[in-house]
Amino acid sequence: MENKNLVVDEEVKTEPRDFIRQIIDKDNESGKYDGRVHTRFPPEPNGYLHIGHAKAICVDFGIAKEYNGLTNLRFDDTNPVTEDIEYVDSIQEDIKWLGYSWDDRLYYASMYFEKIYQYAQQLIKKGLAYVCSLSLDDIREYRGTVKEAGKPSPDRERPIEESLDLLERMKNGEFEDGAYTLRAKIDMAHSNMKMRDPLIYRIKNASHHQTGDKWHIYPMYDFAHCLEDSIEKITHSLCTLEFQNNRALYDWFLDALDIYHPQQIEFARLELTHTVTSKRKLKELVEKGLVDGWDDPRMPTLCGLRRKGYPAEAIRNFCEAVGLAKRNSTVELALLEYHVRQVLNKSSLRMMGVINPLKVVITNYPEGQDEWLDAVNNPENPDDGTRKVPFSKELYIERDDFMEDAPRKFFRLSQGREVRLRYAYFIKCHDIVKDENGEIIEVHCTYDPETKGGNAPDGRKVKATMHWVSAQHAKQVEVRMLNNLFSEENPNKKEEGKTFIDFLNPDSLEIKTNCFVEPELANAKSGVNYQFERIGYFILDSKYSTKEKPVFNRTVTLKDAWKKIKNKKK
RNA sequence: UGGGACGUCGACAAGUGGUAAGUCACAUGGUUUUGGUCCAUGUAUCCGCGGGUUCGAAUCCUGCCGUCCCAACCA
Repeated sequence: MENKNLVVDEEVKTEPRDFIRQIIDKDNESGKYDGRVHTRFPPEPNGYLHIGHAKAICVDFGIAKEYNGLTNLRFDDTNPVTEDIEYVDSIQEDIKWLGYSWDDRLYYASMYFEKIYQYAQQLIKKGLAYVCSLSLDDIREYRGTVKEAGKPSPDRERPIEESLDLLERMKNGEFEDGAYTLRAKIDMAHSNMKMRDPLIYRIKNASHHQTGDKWHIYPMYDFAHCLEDSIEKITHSLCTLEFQNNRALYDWFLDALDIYHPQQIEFARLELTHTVTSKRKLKELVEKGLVDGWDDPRMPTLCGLRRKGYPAEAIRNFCEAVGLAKRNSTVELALLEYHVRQVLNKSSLRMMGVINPLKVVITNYPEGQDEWLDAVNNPENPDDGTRKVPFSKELYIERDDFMEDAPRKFFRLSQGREVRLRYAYFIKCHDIVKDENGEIIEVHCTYDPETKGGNAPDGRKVKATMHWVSAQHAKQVEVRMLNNLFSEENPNKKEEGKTFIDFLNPDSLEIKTNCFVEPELANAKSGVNYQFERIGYFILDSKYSTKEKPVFNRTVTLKDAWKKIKNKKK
C-alpha cells in the first residue's frame, strides 16, 4: 500500500517549469503558432560574447531544441559605427564552441534594410510617421521628462508627400548626419517614454561592414527588431528585462503595419559575483592593458573562459542550474565553479605536478637507481587505463605538504611522521636541512621497500597520501595560478571616489616558473584538461605555451578541506 | 503624469487557495592510495511589512516599504 503511493507520487511529480516554458506550453496547447517554436539569438556585433550571453544562448537555442523548434542566429547590425567584422566572426566561433547550431539560418538585420525601408514608407503613408528636423538637443527637450508630458515637434503634421520625399533624400545621402530623423507619430504625452514619438531612422553617413556605402540612413533598434522577428516568422522573441518598456513599441509597429506578430518575452539577465559583464567595462580592461586582451583567462568572455579551461558543457549545465525568472539576481561564482569541477572530475586525466617544490632525499634509496610505477589515469573512468611514473632517490613534493611544527590536524609530512607517496612508497621523515635564513631547503626521509605501490603488508595505515615527482625525470614548466579578477564580490558597487578598477584583485594572476611535472605531462595536448592531483585542474595556455616551455593555466582549484581547517584556526 | 517590472534560506529557484521542492554554499558523519569524488544527515513554523477575505493564504484583496528599468540620432 505504501509502495503504491510512492510510485503514484513519483509519476505526478514533474520537472519545475520556468515561466517561459509555461507560456510556450500554453501556446502549443492553444495552437497559437501551429505548435511551432522558433527563436532567435540576435547579438549586435560590437563586442565579444561573455558568460551573460551564454545564458541567453542557452535559453534561445536550448528551449527551441527542447520543443523540436529552430533558432536563427541574427546579427542585429543596425549601427555601423560601433560594429566590426571581427566581432561577427568571434560570436559565431563562441556559439559553436558552446555547442549550438543555427544550421543555415544565419541572418543580418542589414539583409532586410530594403524591406525595412519600405515598411517605413508605409508608416508615413498611413500618417503614422513623419520626418523631423529637430536637433538632438531639441528632441530631448521636446520629449519631456518621466513626470511631465512632452510637446509635439513642429514637423509632426508635415504632409505625407513631403516626408516621403525627405526620407528618400535622406536615404540618398543628401544630408549631413543629424539633419533629419524619421519618427513614429504616437503620443508625446505617453507615460511610457519609449512611446513619445520614437525615432525610426537616423542619418549616418558611415560605411557598414555588410552593406558598405549603400545606405546613409539606418533603422533604430525598436523599429528594426520587431520587423526582423516578423520577417523571420519568429514565434517567441526572448530578450532581457531592460526591454520590457520597449515591448509596447514592438507591438505598436507590428499592429500599425498589420503583419505577422511574434511575442516578446523578457527574462532576467545573468550577473555573476567577482566579475563585470558590461561591455563598456570589459572594453576598458582591455584598452587600459589591465588584462591580456579579450581572451585573457581571467575575463568572463567565452573566449577567456575557454582559454582558462572551462568546458562548454559546464557552462551549459551552469546556465541550466541558474534557472529562468524575472527577478534581477547575481549568482555566486561558486556555482559556476561547482559545475566546472563536476564535468572535469568525470573527464580529466590525473597527473602529478608540484607547484612549489621542496626537495626530498630518500636516504636509504640506492643512488642512481630508478623504477617506473603504475599510476591510475582516472579513477572515475577505468577505461582511461594506467601510466608509468618514475621514482628515484631525489624527489620534489609540495612545500605545503611539509610542516616543521605540525598541529594535530595536519596529516601530512613532518619529522617522525610517515606518509604515503601516491602509487609509490611510505616514507618517513628523519631530518631537515635549512639554509642560513632558517628556511627548509631539503627534507630527508627513509622509504619502506615493503610498501611498493602504496600498501603496507602489515596493514599499517597512514593519514596522508601525497603527490610527488622524481627530480631527475621531471619537466620544469610554468604554471599560471588564476584567481578572481576582482577581489570584491560586487565590483559594480558604488563607493565614494572609487570605480570598478579599484576593486581589481592584485593577485588575480600568479605566475609560477619553478614547477615540476611528471614526464607524461611533458607531452600534454593542447585543449585537454588535466587534473594535477590534490591541486586543481589545468590546461595548456593556447597563447604562451610552447613545446619547449609549456605554460599551464589553472582552470579551477580542487575543493580544499585542509585550507578550511587551517583558516578556521587563525 | 509618471509608467513598467520584481521582492520565498547566505546565493539561485520551485510553488498558481490545501499547510514551504531542488541546487550551490555551509555544518556533521561515512567510504576513499587525491583533506578530491561519492554517500548520508542537518539547516526558512516561515514567504518584504501591516491589515483583510477564507475552515484554510507565499498564493486572493488592500495599504505601505524596498530594489531594478525607461527621458541615446545605442542595442
